[in-house]
Amino acid sequence: MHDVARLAGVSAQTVSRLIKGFEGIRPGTRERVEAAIAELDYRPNQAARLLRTRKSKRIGALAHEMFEFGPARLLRGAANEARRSGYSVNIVGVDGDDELAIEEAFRSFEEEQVAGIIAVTLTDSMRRVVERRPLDVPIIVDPAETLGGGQTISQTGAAMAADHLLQLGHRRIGYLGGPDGWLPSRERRSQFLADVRAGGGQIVAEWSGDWTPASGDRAGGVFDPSANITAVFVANDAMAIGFIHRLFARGFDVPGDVSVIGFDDIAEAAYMNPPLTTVRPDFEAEGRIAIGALLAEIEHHPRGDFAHPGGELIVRSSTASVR
Amino acid sequence: MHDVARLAGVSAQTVSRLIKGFEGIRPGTRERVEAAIAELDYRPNQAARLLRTRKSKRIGALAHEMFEFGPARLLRGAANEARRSGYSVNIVGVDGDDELAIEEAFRSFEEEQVAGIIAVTLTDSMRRVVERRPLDVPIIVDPAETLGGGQTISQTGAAMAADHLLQLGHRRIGYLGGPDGWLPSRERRSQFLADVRAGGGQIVAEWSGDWTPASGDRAGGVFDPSANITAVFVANDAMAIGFIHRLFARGFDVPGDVSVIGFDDIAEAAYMNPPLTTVRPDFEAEGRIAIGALLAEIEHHPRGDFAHPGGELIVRSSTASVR
DNA sequence: AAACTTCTTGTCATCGATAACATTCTGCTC
DNA sequence: GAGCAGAATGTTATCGATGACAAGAAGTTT
Repeated sequence: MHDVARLAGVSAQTVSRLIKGFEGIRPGTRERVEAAIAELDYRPNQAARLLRTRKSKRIGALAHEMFEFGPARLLRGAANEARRSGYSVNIVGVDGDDELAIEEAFRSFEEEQVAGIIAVTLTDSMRRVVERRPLDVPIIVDPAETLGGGQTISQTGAAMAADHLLQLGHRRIGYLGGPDGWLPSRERRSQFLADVRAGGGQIVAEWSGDWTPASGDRAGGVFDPSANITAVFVANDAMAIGFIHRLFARGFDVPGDVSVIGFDDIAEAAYMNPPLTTVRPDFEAEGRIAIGALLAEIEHHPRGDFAHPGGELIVRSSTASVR
Repeated sequence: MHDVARLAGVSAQTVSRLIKGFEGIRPGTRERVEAAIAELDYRPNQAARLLRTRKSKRIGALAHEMFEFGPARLLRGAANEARRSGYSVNIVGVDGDDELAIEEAFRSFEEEQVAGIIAVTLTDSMRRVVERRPLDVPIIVDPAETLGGGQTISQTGAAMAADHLLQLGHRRIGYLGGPDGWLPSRERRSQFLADVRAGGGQIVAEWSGDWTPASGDRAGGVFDPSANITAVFVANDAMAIGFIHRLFARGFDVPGDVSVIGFDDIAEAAYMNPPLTTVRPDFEAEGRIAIGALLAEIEHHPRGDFAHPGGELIVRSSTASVR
């Protein structure tokens, strides 16, 4: 910075002011300084700035299972949104229920003096670890909480699934969910169950898996035909794929004997046999919204409108009207 | 730090020395300082340290399509390995051929004064952008380059696929690859082609897609039965799924009419119909190895052994002996 | 016990930016 | 053109760690 100042014939302070966008600089001076900056390809030293101001433009993202379908997209949306506002996002992935890794992540966020933290906490246990941590920066523990009381994408999506099955005339319906300890899993379940009942249907069977196709396959193994289930909502496409696979192996037809609707719309869904009817939630939007809320808090400006991430029902061939 | 020093009755320098692991500190002093650190829950200020030393413990990872199957696992392996050595990894995702985003990523790495950079450059165009950038920190442009002349996972995997098909008696073989501009795509192709030929087979047809199931489906549409192809190696499972889907739609049987082997072993592969024979490459190991090489360069200690990431052939039911 | 080596600890300046305060310069009024 | 408000710029001290050097303490040798 001093080199720039010397070259432009001004003091370092003037350079500093220009950099952070101070208005009151005479045009002539401004030009000289800008020329000097360009000339020397000067780049401010973040460390020095951080040391002095204690304000960074970095956000820490604690991401549970960051490479899973939903979280990955949410993170992408979040990172892009943050970047648009001049913040960078430091993603720390945590797999499984590794409390130590979480503690470590927070420690590193603290040391890096992030301006805020977004924790993509999918499970209760993880959420507990995060919540009992005293912190001096804004934090968003669950992106869904930033929706201002609106519906989460899990809820909107589950509602779409329920509506779709009811419209097709299904009344005896099953639900294959994720693990109980997972928030999205519970949200999808309660919304779906409520809507099915409100629409005059009943939940005849429930199973739960661990989001993997293998667990969907296992659920398909305990599927009981004598219960006369005509449709099943599976909480993600991966399990739906395993579920359908086992149903076929056991001689059932989808959607002939039972309709199946998934959740996520993974790229492969359209190329299953039968092509999978599913819900395509806008995870990226949820990430964007969460970061928007976090930045509002960091910069103390009021939240704008509460946007709501949407979702889309993708009707393919794994669901059909009830006979 | 000064508070700690005062509390322990020593100078700040002594505290500093203790922190960075300096040996020559009398046990009594050491104890007092450690007690003071614990007492005050003291955490060194990274910014100050970075300002003074210009050495950070952070690695920048420029990740192209970071949420794709391979890159995601590679990054996970890299991040874990880095963490084991006390480094944190700052992942910046770049999607598509966004040169601007790459430039921006490097800029931010520079500003953060990362100790090294690992660029997961999958495409040639991206690689060119990265390579023409002058840099003053160690960088690994392509993880595969750290293998010390050994085979990449793409090559080992392709070799396994070729071997498998040849062993089953196939001689008239097709190849469905990724985009030409992608390095892994070319590696898989050239290795596969070479091995097939060396084994007495011939490549009767070639198609290429963009890694998506949709593109696999399109390739399946132009599959020409008159060429008497009995087996096809598809460069990733997603395309394989689309490919098989279309073959079925056109009335061909897999593996009855044509065997198909994929690459990646995505979770869904086992639950396809038929369950997909595929190659399971160890992407995480590749990430670990790359970081190992990078750290060696950063810390100027000699590279250890060149480990080689392995792969595994997963034989399921989409391949069969030639009739 | 003096002289000397080695080990431990302390002092001071510095990294690059900025907050707070001080000063100089402009443009205006009368 | 003197006086003055307000704008533009400069000075100084500081954030928290550490490198280089200095000094004091402990141990060794003769």
